[in-house]
Amino acid sequence: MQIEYKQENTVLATQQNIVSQPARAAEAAWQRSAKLWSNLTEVCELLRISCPGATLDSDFAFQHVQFKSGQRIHTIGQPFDMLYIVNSGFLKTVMIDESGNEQVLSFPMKGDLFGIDGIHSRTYTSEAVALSSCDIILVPFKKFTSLGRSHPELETSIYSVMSRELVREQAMVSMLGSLSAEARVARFLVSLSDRFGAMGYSNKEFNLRMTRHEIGSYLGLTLETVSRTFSAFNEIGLISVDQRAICINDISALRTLRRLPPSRSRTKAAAAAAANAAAAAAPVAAPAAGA
Amino acid sequence: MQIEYKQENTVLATQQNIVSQPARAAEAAWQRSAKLWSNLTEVCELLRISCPGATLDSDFAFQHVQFKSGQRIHTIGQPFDMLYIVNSGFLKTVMIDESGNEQVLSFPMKGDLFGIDGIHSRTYTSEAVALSSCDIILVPFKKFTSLGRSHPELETSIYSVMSRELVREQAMVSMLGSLSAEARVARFLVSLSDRFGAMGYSNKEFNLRMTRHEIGSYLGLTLETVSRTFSAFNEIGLISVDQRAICINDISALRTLRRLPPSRSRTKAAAAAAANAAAAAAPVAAPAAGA
DNA sequence: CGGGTCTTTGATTAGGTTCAATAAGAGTGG
DNA sequence: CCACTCTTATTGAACCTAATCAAAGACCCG
Repeated sequence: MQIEYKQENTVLATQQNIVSQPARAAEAAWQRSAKLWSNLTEVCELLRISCPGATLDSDFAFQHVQFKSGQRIHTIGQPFDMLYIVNSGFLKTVMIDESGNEQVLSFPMKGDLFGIDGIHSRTYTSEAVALSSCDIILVPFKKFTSLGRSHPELETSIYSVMSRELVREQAMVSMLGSLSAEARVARFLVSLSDRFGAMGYSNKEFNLRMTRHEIGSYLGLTLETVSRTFSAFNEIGLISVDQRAICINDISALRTLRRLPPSRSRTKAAAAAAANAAAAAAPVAAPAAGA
Repeated sequence: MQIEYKQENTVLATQQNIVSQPARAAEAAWQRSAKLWSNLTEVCELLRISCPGATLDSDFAFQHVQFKSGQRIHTIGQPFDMLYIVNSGFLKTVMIDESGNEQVLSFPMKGDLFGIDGIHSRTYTSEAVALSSCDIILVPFKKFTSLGRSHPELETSIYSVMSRELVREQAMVSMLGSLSAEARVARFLVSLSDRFGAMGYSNKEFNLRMTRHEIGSYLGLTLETVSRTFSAFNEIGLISVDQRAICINDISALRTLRRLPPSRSRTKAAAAAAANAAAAAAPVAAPAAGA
């Protein structure tokens, strides 16, 4: 699969000179078949950053590459030269710690940028693995920063995106440092819900693309704890869960959850919650708990 | 103290036009009294990044500001416009989580850059507090990036430093997600040792500048656990600890420590370690445990 | 259909937190 | 300079959360 990547990469290298001028011609093809190239405007939209007004003079085309589930986009130690943007699909990024265990760092999806960790050491310190079929946009870092030099607004955005990622990691540290297992799992579900919602999908029902083990690694928990916590949330009606299928019933409770009531009182609590939802006169967000 | 900062900041605003040209004049003063300004070359050296060869055309001066222990360099929510570099002294950066608890994110010291988290939201998401008297270099972000535009090597370094910080946070996440309390404390000590060593101080004996509570917050542990772990390390001879004074006796053991032997066997282990250190024919680093 | 991976659930254990009490410093003001 | 207070650090005991070990069921894919 690494070979496949290199082949695609080679395609970029050979075609980019040809395509960068007659990008308009390629554009027509995009509409019909699989989209193989994006311009700077599309890249900026995807990243949700302000886009340089004058795109005309920089019709550089960013190549798309398709990956199948299980394939690696980049590996640890591989020389850095690209950033990557998810156009569609789901991935995980992982580090390998000194004892050989893999630690999940993020679950990139549409609009997310990854590969930033490679800038400093000129070598990726993490690897990115497709969890589904993915359409990934290749962003040659040198080219990106040179575009930034001619488009100050883009430059600002690049710094901004990197800062955003840093803040994300800090929030992660804070969560791992202070929240209970239940709170972590709850936040994780809320975060997924928000992201799916932002992508235009349902923020109430979705399928997990990752295993319990991967979720556990991401949250600093064991897979059993993740599974048990899902079951507990299900039991008290916060969510409905069946294997990978999740339905969020009470997102506001998940948002603020810090600790679950002791299991003795759970049936009581569940009953109360159900009553709450049914009799609901006031509450804004309290859909019934039925799956 | 916030007022004091503002005053200093105003000094920068009014004097920078004057000083940017006759920097040579100011240079003389540096040598004698407290250093109040640094040029780009010094900033780059401090950050351990490659420095643009041609510094001549950019004799912009970066102002220094002094802070006393307990003072805040920036606060959460304050509008972002500066990055900060530690020239001397020790600090902590903290986030406040939703329940109002403070989470320590880092302990910046000489050569460290902080404030990056403010770039994205144009507002700092963390606050930086001096743990000792500090000499801090103000780096106006706009000025810094514009210097980056004319010095490509600097631009690369800015991206590099931001990437380095991201990798640091990822390593932190990995640590919090997978290591035991003892291993975390051990790594923390090793990290301090390495940093003190890199600064030219002893990497064996040093004083902690932060409380057990702050260490615990940083490592995702309670202050009691930190204290107990220090005591345990002391007991088996890995370190000698007396309040804030630390002496590292076996750094290689600390580097690789994953879990301590059960306390029953500790006296035995300590004896063995002592014997090891005393009889040591082979071991490279195993100084006696006397404090 | 069978082998493999993933998930659920139970029983037990252990690591770390919590609560509490004491001690040691650091700073302040008489 | 000493007494007093406040913060910080140490240590113990009980409790509890989440990990570990184990087994069985669900799902997927060849």
